[in-house]
Amino acid sequence: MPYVNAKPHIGHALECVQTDAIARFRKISGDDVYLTTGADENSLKNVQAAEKLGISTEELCKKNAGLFRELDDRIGLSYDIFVRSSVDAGHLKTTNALWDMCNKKGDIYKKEYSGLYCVGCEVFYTETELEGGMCPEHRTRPEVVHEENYFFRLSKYQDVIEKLVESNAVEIMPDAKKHEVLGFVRSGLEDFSISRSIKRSHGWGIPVPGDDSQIIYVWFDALGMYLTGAGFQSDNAKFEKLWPADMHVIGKGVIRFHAVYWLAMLLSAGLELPKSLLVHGYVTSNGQKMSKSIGNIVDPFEVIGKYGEDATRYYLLKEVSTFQDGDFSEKIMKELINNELVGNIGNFVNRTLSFIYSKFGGSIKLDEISEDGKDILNKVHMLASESEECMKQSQMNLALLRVLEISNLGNQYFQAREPWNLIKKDEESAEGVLLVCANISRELGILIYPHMPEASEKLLGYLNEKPQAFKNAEKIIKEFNIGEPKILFKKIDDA
RNA sequence: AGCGAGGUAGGGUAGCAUGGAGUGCCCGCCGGGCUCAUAACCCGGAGAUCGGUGGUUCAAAUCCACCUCUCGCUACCA
Repeated sequence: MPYVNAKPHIGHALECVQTDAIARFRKISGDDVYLTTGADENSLKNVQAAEKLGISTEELCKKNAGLFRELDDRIGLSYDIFVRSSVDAGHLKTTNALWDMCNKKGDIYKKEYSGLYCVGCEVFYTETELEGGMCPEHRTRPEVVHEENYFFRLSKYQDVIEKLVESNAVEIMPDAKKHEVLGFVRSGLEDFSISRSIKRSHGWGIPVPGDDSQIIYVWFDALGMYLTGAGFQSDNAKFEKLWPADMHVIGKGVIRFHAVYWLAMLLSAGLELPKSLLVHGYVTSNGQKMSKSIGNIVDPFEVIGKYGEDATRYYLLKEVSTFQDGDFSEKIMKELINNELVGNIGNFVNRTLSFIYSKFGGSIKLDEISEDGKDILNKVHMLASESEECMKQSQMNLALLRVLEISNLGNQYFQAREPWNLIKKDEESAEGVLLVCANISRELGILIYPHMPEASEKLLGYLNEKPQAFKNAEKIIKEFNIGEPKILFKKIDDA
């Protein structure tokens, strides 16, 4: 769930695509999947961004939330609900309820907070963040500000959280991030402020229940969006069924809030904890960090518009490994499309289907698969089950490597058996070769569904099938009737 | 500084837990083949002291120690 002070960049698309691939994989594997997303709008950053643009905060949020939702749609995110934290009535109920539950537990108390506050940035700085005692942005000396805030007793939950994370009761993937969290927790947890004065927050956000002078800290409210999406306080039957969440997919910059604050808040409120957190990396642009000043922010809409949904998804899933940072460049995008999607996967499928269509009138049928055909199919099945294993571990990049190996095997087989020569003297042998290739194509169609749903549906459609569980890929089909095939992926011509 | 993660051919990446010829994949480069296919595809080749040093072992990219370089995290900032 992104916060929406600016329009989406390619990194947001990464999160969408990773989440969606996992969701789709689980769905076809038979799981009942419910995917929530939305827009985190109650942040002071949004107020500041709106001021800069000279529009109201409401307007900014509406506009940007709309863009994020549009991105979700255009990248093919199969979400079930989109929550907007500043307008959805259900979310207000969630936040108030969550506050009350923590308060009843005695975990919320009032305390004076004093810190070094930069008026320009409107944020508090720690001494380590300052450069020579000055604000790094404005080069001014921050003033010492005292303010009464509500605090949350995070310290109380240090031991519990350490045990939960260590034992994988809440699994944090990858391990490196889990270690980071454990290191942080073990260094000692301090209570943190969960409210801001109404002045400092410009009145934007959700008021503290029973105290209009304070606004709830944005994270306390934003994390609750997971509950809102699951029907908390608004649809008990739904919430019973959906909560706890199986997984939160988050960027590496917000681990602490999810792996520490969020767990503590849920523990305090007496709610169940999410089962896992998947932490992804960031996307760089031509090797550099994306930033406004460099002007190298990659617009996902442009990318999708130019290369299409599937190719964009493929890039983000294959080239960016799930748990690490990755780079985006158009040069690599073109290489991936032309060499892997077009040259490898697309070409194999196309040469298979068009051969069947033009030489066999679209229909092939045999009772037996040849021995060498069985060999190749066995290898393909092996790779397919490896691919499934990778998907179970959310390693989409590795799953796709197996897919490429499969179509590569297919191309080799096609080449070695030369059905275009074979058909001249022994039509049945040629038919046998194509039967094997058609089976491989079908298997490919099933395996690429989580990554490239459009191409998958198209390919399987030619074979009169639909996306389905990976385990069905092993079934060997002895008869195919196909219509006229069209190209799956379009080659990029460099003009 | 402390804690954590990593350094594998020109670029990327897998392998490391359960040591066994540098093994694989994607691209780039060089040479050949083929024509069913989107001038696609297939085969062959060059290219690596697997960050460095030392150790354990019959055997180390893989285990251990030290060194070096890179990158994260060290809170009320999303």
